[in-house]
Amino acid sequence: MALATTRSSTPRAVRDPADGSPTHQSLKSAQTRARLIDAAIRCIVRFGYANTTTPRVASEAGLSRGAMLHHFENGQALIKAAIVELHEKRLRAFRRAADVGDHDVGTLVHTYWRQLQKPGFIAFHELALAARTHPELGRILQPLQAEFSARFNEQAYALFPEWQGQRDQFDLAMTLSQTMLEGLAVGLLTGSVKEATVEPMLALLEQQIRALNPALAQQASA
Amino acid sequence: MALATTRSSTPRAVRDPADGSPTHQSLKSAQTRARLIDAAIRCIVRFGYANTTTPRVASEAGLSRGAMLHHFENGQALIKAAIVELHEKRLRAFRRAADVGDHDVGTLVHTYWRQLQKPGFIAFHELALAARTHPELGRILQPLQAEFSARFNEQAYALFPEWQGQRDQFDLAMTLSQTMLEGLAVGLLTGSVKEATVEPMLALLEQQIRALNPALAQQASA
DNA sequence: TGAAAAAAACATGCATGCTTGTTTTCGCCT
DNA sequence: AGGCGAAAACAAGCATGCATGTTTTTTTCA
Repeated sequence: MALATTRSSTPRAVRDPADGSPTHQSLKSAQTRARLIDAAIRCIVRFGYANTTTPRVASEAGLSRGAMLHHFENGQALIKAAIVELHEKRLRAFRRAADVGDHDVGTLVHTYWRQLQKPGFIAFHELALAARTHPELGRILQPLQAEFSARFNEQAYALFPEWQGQRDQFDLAMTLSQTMLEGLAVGLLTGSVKEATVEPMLALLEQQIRALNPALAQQASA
Repeated sequence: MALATTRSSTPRAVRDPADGSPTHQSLKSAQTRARLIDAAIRCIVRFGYANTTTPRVASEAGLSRGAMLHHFENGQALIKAAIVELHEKRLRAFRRAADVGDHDVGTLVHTYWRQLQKPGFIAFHELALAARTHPELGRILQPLQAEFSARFNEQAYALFPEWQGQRDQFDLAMTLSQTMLEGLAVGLLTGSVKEATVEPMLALLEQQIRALNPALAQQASA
C-alpha cells in the first residue's frame, strides 16, 4: 500500500437518516466496510504491509476495487481505519484480560503472551516497522500507541495492590514484560528464536517480576 | 526491491588473470561492487526494504542504473550480496568483541547492546521481517542466521569457563540476552520503548544472567 | 424512479529487466 | 614499443507490468 500523500477528503461514513434509525443500506454499508477492514488486516498479516495492495485487499474481501474505493476514498483511508480497528481490538482484549479474577503473575504473563501470538500483533508490528520510514503512517500510529501504553499501565497499576507505592518498580516490571514478550514474539516471527525456548523464557520473566516485588517474592516460582 | 523470481544467472564476479595478480579493472570493479552493496544497505536503513528500489540504490551509489545491473544482473543478486556482507560484518564484530580481554558480564551486555544500535541491525531486522512474507529472501537469510547463531553460541561457550558443564543454563542465558536486547532494540525502533528505560533494562538483564550462574552470583550487580 | 452500491474502464506514474550504445582498460602481436 | 582488437565498465533508452486514483457505467433496492 503506497500510502500516497493525498488530501484526506470526505470520510464517506455511513449516514443514517435524521432520526438515527439505521436503514438497510447503512447497515449493509457498515458491514461491507468491516469486511474490507478485516481483509486489509488479513492481507497485512499474510503478505506484509508492503505487499498489501488495493487489488489484493479488494479481492480478499470479495469485492471489486471500484467498490472498495467507493467506501474508502483511497488506500490510506483504509489503512487508517484498519489501524484504528486493531487499536480497539487491543483495548478490548486488554479489558477482557483485566476482568479475569485471577491476578497471579504467571497467569498474567501467559495471557499477555497469548495476545502476542494472535495475528493482530503481526499486523501491528508490520505497521510499526513500516512507520519508521513512513512519516504519514507514524502520525496515525503514534498517538494510538501512546494512548494504549498509558491506559494499559494506569489500569494495570490500579489493578495490583501489591505494587502500590512502588510505582518505579512497577513501571520497570511493565517495561521488562513488554520488552521480553515482544522480543520473544518478534524472534519467533523472524526465526531467531526457537519455539522450544518460549516456555523457559516466560518462566524466567515471571521469576524476575517476582524478584522486583518483595510482596510477591515468597510465592513459589515455576 | 521487488525481488523478481528470476533465474540467478552468471554471477559476474571479478576475475583476475591466471596468475592471481589483481589488475586495475578487477580492483575497480570490486570497489564499485562494494560501493553498490553499501548503498543498498544504506537505502534499506533509510527507506526501508520495501522502498529500496534499484534507481534509488544506483543514485545513492552515484552510478547509473545500467551500470549497476552490469555488476549485479538483477536486484535480487544485489540484495543477496548485501545480506552476505551484513552477515560477515556481524561475524567480524563478534570476533572483535570476543578479543576484548575483559569478560565481565556487564561489559558483554553493553558490547552486544552497542552492536544492536548500529545501522546493520536495522537493516537485518528489515530483511528478516520482509523474509516472513518473501520465501525467496528467507531461503537466503535462514542459513546465514543459523550459522551465525551456532558459531556465536559455540564460541561464547568456549570463552566463559564459569559456565563449563552447565550448557543448559548457558544456552538459557544466551537466549535471554538475545531476546531482551533485540526486543529492546526493536522497541526503540518502533517507539514502543523510551530511551530512558534502556539502562535499567540492561542492568536487569545483567542481574538475571548472574542469577543463572552460581559462580557469578557473588559478584556485585549494579 | 432515483439514489446508493458495485463494477468496469481509464489514465498516470514508477519499478523492473532488457537492449543498445559509448568509453575505458587490458592483453597481445607484429 | 606501440597500436589493435576484445572485453569490461558505464550510460541511456525501451517495453512491460502493476499499483494508484479518477471517472463512468451498470446494478440493486427502497
